[in-house]
Amino acid sequence: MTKSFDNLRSELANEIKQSRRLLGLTQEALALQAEVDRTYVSQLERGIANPSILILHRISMVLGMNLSIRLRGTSDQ
Amino acid sequence: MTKSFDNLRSELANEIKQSRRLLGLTQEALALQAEVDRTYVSQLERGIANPSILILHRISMVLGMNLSIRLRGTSDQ
DNA sequence: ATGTGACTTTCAGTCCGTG
DNA sequence: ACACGGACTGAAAGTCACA
Repeated sequence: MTKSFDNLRSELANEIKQSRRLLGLTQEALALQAEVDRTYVSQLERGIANPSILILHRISMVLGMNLSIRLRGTSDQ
Repeated sequence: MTKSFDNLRSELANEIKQSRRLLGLTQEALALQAEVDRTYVSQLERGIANPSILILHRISMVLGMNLSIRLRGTSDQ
């Protein structure tokens, strides 16, 4: 479990939390619409889960976002 | 399993395959270095797997890429 | 309304092989 | 060198009680 992975995971956690709050949704409301458990949303936002891309996709849909997963060259911005 | 998820998955599959080929790596060599199973790399590149972000992170590291997972507003570029 | 631990179930990911 | 399958194991995902 590298440091760069922990960074990735916590950045993702923050993105979810911020997007959710912008919509004025509770974790529970997000969980209900995304069809995941309320406590799993909590785990995601605390950065302690290792989610699959399917779960992330479902959550991003509810948040009105497109999930973008890219491999970027380290020289890129 | 929505269509937009299938698109996401196959785009990711293509990115991995192309990056790997650019480095002249076989699926097996990539699998060995990323510490994932050779048959799972095959599944990833065929877009029939639902990987966790940890696996994607490990693979992107071997490919010399940064894994970027973002929630983007649908109006964004 | 959220965090957390303990628990069960399901599927991601492995390991064996074949053409 | 890769697609594909079957059987297996550990981790992701789902459930619940409580603070």
